[in-house]
This record gives sequence, C-alpha cells and structure tokens, in this order.
Amino acid sequence: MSEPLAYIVDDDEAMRDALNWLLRSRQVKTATWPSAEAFLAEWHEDLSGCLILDIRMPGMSGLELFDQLQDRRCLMPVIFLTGHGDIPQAVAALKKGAYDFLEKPFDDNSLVDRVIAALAVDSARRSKQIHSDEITARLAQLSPRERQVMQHILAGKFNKVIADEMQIAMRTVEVHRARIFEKMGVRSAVDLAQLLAGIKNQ
Amino acid sequence: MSEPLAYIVDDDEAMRDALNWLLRSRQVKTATWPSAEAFLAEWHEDLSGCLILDIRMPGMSGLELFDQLQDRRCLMPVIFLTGHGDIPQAVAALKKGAYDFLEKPFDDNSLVDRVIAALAVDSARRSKQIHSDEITARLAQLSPRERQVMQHILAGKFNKVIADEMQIAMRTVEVHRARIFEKMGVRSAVDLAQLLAGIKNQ
DNA sequence: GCGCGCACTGCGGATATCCACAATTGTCGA
DNA sequence: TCGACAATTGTGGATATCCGCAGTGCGCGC
Repeated sequence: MSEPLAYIVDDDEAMRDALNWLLRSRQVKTATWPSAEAFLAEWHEDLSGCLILDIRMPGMSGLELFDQLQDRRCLMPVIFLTGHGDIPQAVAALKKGAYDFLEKPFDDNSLVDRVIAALAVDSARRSKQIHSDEITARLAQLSPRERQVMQHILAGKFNKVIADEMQIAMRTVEVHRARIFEKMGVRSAVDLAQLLAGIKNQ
Repeated sequence: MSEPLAYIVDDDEAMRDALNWLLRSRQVKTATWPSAEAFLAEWHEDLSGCLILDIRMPGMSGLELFDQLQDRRCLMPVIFLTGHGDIPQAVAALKKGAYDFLEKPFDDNSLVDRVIAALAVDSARRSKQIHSDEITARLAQLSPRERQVMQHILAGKFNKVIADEMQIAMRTVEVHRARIFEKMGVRSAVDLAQLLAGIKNQ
C-alpha cells in the first residue's frame, strides 16, 4: 500500500509541470508520466490515489489506458482532461466509471477540488477493499465441506436439518460449525451473516 | 404501480411527436408533456418508466425538474436531451445521477436502445424498492422495546446478556424475540440479519 | 511408515433457546 | 369503565447448541 498520490499522465511536459505545481501548492502529492504506456508499465494494484489522464496522446490514448486499468480491476478514480472532447465521449467515459471529465483550459481551483475529492473516494474504496480482501482470505481457508455447511447455516437451518440434508451426524455439523466460526473469526451465525453481507454488495 | 412508460417532456411539439412515433415503432409505450411544470404537477412516486427530458424549456428547465424529482426521491432514470449543451453540463448531470445525456440531433436507434435500457433499470430499481418498502413497513410495526431488543439480537448477543444489559428478565427477552421474529416474518436471527442486510446497502 | 489434515461419529454434560400457560400493571382511546 | 396493547415475569418442559474427550478411516506428502 503506497502513499496516495495524484498521478498525472500527459504527453505535454508543460501541462504536467503546471498540474504538478498546482497540486503541490495545495499539498497534494504527485507523480507524472509522459505516456499511457509508461504509466501502465509501472502500475500495480497497490498504487493508491487518483489518475489525471489526458485523453489525446500519441500511442496509447487516455481512454485506452482507462480500459486497460478497468480490465485489471484498478480502483483509482480517473479524472479525464481533454482539449478536444465532446459530449458523447464525456458521457461514455462517465458511464464506464470515470470519476470526472474536464475540458482544458480548466479552472485551477475546480480541478484541485475534484482531485482532492477523488483522493477521498480512493481512500474509501481502498478501506473497503482491504476489509473485503481479508474476509475473502478467511473464506479461502474453509474446507469444501465447511463451505457446504456454511451455506446451510446462512440459510438459517437447524443443525439437525443440516445433518439430515447432508446425511451426516449432527455432531459432525457441530464440529464443522465450530471450525467455520473459528476460521471466520465470528462467534455466532448472526455475526457470520453480518460479516458476509458486508462484502456481498460491493 | 402504473405501467412503465417513457415520459417525454419537451416544449417542442414536433420533437414530442417524433419521439412518440419513434419509441412506439419499437413497442415502447409513451406519454408526452409540453412543459416541466405540467409533468411535475402530475408526477407521483408510483409512476414507473423513464423520463426523456429536454434541457432548455421556457419556465422550469429540464435540469430544474430533475432537481425537483430528486428531492422527491423519484426513482425513474432520466435521459437528458439537449441541442445546446456542453461538457460541464453533461458531466454535472451524470454525476448528479442522470442516466444518460444526448445531443440533438441523435441517432434514432441509439436513443431507443438507451430508453429501453433505462426502462430495465427502472424495473430493477422498483423491484428493490418494493421489497425495501415492505421490510420498512414490518419494522414500523415493532414497539420501541422490541426495536431495542432487536439491535442486541443483531449484535449476536445471548438472551442472557441482553437481559443483563437491559435489566429485564431473560423470559422477557424471549417474548420480545419471538414477537420480533413474528412481525418480521423470519424464523431465526440469521434470517433477520440477512433480511435487514438486504435493504441496508440501498 | 509417519504425521497431518479432513471428514466423520458417539457419549455425556452444560448452557441456550423456545414456548404454553398463566399472571400483573400501566396507558390510551372509545 | 372496558378492552386492547405494551412491558414484564415465573414455571416447567422440550429442543437446540456447544464442546471436551475419545475414536476411526482416508489421502497425501515427506
């Protein structure tokens, strides 16, 4: 988990420098990249922050980079900058999940406000993701049989009913149940249901 | 719950007729309104479908109507149409929750596809809302005391612990518990947790 | 062969949950 | 005043959950 930065990707060095200076004047840490390819080559999922992305660049475009990042489940909010955009392009980007879309020239304060807001969004997303990853790791510790028993538990069934349906002894259900609670770090079926509900709607 | 329609709001009668004809040719039912005020006067929360909304109209604008509808918790997806829009306007509308944003003149097929997609979104939202309303109605049936006990149950506590914390007899906790499950239509604390989790993330 | 993990089982005892039956008290509205 | 509802409580009995202790069998890797 790296420190949150605003990542600036633009082939225009003057623009990179201007954005760099602007954001740093508002205490936002930055890193800059001259091309989509260069950024992508160094991207990894633990980079945190947001991405300020020029659309029109030689080689890979901003939109193409965005697609690539989405394919890789990148969580960072993306703010598109464009000097020659149009409404359909803006609408399509936002509907695809981009965080914002600005035309150049832009209002300095407005841009920084949006970057700061995007960083907050990233932070919230990342906290959720860390939590979700932890639960997923616990689930991965369950044996196949435990997983089956867990589904029945979550369906609110009595141990006796579970035993009947799985054609095993009730004592066995109890053993699996205890092991599930232990591995999942919960003390009751309600705790378990709440824990799993918390990652289900993400 | 009325039948799902595409509601067309545009001051330009020729546009209303053209949209009407276009959508009906693809079996989409429609209704038309010549002004934002006229639509708003007849709007009620059980109207289902989607809204095709011209931005620029005399009197109340499409954007103002959108704000009004959001204030009233309107679920219908809104598709904005504009002959004179710009990127910031489109971005702002989408970030505020509009479903789509199209420039005139538009591609006929593209518009109808988006309307059909918006109708599906409305349908899904409405199903969720009906379910959520039902749970909320059940919750409204609980007495104040029952509500308190329910929070403890959902925290996974033993009846004995709940009794201690609330300074009542364990038998009283059991009575409340049984009443809660009955009113909520569940048979166990797990069922209850799952039921409430289902409406929590909406 | 040995150790480990998984799946399974039984016994006995303790605690938790559930509930029929019964009752009391207080508040509110007709 | 009366009836409905909410909050509370006790008794006794049935069922459900939990678990220590003990054990078996199978598959897998070293």
